[in-house]
Amino acid sequence: MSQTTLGELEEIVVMIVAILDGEAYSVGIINEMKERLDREVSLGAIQTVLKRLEKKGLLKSEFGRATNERGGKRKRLYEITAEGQEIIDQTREQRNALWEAMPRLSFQY
Amino acid sequence: MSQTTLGELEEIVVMIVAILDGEAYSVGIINEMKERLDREVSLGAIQTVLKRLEKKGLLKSEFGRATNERGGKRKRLYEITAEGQEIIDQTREQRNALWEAMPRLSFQY
DNA sequence: ATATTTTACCTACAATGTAGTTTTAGAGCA
DNA sequence: TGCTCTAAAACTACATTGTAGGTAAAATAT
Repeated sequence: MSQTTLGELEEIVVMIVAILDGEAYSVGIINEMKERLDREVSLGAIQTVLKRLEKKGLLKSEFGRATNERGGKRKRLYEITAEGQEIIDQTREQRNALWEAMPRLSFQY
Repeated sequence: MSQTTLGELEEIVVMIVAILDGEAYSVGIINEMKERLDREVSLGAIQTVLKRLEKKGLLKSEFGRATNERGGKRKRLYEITAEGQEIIDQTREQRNALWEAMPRLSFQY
């Protein structure tokens, strides 16, 4: 890959991580996607994507402190990197440019 | 797949086809992507995506008339379907909502 | 200690992204 | 008309990304 290209789920996950702003971890991301996009994804799916995005340098992670809830492992908290932010911005510009250029069919559906 | 989810290249190709407005065919799409996105893709790659999008019902195609250029096969011309348009619109809305929700880091790069 | 909860980690497979090669169809011309 | 040249379709194969299910680990409560 000359220039990092982002899959569609990857792109969404990067954005959700940014939105969660320091509180992003697997289960929370799943909930947020359900809330905002009404889209359900499995835990394994999300975790795989998170790992890949970290490897690409678009996210970084660290373990959070133990919570005061019932139980469970410590959360691995993710946040967006400068590079991640950059790519999201770039992508947005390109996509907007294409949308603008599309002839709008007013009579559709 | 319960709800048709679109890959990132697939999404771009659907939009480019819409932009080309009746004149879309493999080589033309490659050129347009180079122009608008400065992104280079091979002929085979584009043709595969076009086939898949037609199978999904987001594009439809037919052979164009023979041109008056030097030689070559007739072009297979693609255009967007109502369903394709619908999905692009939906995607745009969702993406915009996420972008709006992202905290903007003004000091980035 | 042990049961219970929560989430990380691992593995495998399906869908999408990509390029290279081969085939087909049309145009020009000897 | 048969040959050459050109352009694009069609085919094939593999890399990357999307997805889910299962297993193991850490934390709390009893």
